[in-house]
Amino acid sequence: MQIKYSTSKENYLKAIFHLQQENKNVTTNALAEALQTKPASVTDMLKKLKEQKLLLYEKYYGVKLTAEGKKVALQIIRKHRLWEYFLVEKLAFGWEEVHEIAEELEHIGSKKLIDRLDDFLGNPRVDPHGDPIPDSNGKIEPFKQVALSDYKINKPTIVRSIGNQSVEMLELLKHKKILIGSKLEIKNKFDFDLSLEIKIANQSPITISDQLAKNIFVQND
Amino acid sequence: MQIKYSTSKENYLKAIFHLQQENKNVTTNALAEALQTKPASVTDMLKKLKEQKLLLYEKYYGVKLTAEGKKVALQIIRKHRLWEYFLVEKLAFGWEEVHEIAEELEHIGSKKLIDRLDDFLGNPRVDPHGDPIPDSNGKIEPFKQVALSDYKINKPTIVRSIGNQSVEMLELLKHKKILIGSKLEIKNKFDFDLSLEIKIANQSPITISDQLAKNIFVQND
DNA sequence: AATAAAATTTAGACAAATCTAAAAAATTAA
DNA sequence: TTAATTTTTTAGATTTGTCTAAATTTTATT
Ligand SMILES: [Mn+2]
Ligand SMILES: [Mn+2]
Ligand SMILES: [Mn+2]
Ligand SMILES: [Mn+2]
Repeated sequence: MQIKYSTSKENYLKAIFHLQQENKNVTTNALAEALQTKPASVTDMLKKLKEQKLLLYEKYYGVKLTAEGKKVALQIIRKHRLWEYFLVEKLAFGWEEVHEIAEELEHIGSKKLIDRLDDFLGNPRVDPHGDPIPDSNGKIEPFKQVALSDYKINKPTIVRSIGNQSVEMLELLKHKKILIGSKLEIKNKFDFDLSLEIKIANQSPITISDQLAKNIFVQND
Repeated sequence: MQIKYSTSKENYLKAIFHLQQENKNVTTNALAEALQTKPASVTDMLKKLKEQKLLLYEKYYGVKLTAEGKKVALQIIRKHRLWEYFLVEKLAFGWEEVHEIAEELEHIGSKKLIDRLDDFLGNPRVDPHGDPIPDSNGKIEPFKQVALSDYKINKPTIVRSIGNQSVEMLELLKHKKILIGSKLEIKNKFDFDLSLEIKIANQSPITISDQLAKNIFVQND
């Protein structure tokens, strides 16, 4: 409990956690890509993390977080998302600006700090991109969402989160006034390019590409 | 402008700045003591900082910050004190708890973050310990203060800052209800042990040791 | 001024995290 | 099921920041 790991190790655990969530066997190359480093460096670090029992690792086979490794990852993610919320809600940053700063803030150690921050912010459940914020014990409430590209037509729903969270994507959505919480409805699906005509509450209809629609997740209950 | 220095280098610059302020020639041993490291490590780092033109250093002689070195130090101090203010005023931490956390937060890079934080906090001029907060350009307003032990008798004044800021000291002051901004007056000076009898507004008179009085700084206009 | 003591620097080593180039293993394709 | 390709690991370096022990320089004392 509450051992301090290096920033680098925390980043590895977080990246492994995210890759595990999305799918599949977490490969050395995928980690190198995610962490902007070289495969050889990943192998080195995996050995160290295995040594510390933060993950299971057999060479040439994949890697899997232990309960402890998962716990650490979730604490980092909690911190990341709470700081993002703080930056947007209290310091008026745009949602496309906060990820980079949160990448630094998430490594600040104090547990008391983050719990106080959580209270100060009113215990938000999701971050500015709609991603769930783990509670103090690392628990996340799962929710039912679906990509807008897979959603039914003429059935109002609400934007819940964003897939690709690149700065470019977030700026585009800001421009199109598609925000977390926006109420919208698909009016038309065009088979030629799979583009969608959507209507956001109180706005005129707009067209969005399939690529965009695949990265907008909406409520599906 | 805005090159990123390592946490370690930032800490060296800050420590050198503080020692320079207090007095004298900044020695290798003094730095080792301040940074909780060994003199040999200090020498190593001084060479690197000289290389980067952050300070002037001739071996066996002292060390002195360049304008650039001073600028970096002041930015770190600005961040440290703004974060301390945030922790006390927004997250309800005690003034004895915040230094340690601010030691980490002060190394977060974003300039925009700190300027936004400054505005969010209402551009405070002093931190929770009464120390002045440099502005965005690194300027500090100097002010006229004197140790309570050197202050005149029967002349009301106001507590402005604290010298020794150890956790023990801050806890003692909290216990005695001596805070930044407290209005008080020396009622008696006892020659035997140089202890003082003081009266804080709306409280009964209390006695404080000379050691304590030397570390309480009051307005002197 | 010579000697002793203290402060500072150098030499050599180490841990953490990274890299490049080469070797080994696994996967895919012929 | 070989051969080619891709993935992963190993070997050996490098950088940053630190350390201990020994050498050097400065400062203080006789
Ligand atoms: Mn983020
Ligand atoms: Mn986010
Ligand atoms: Mn402090
Ligand atoms: Mn302070």
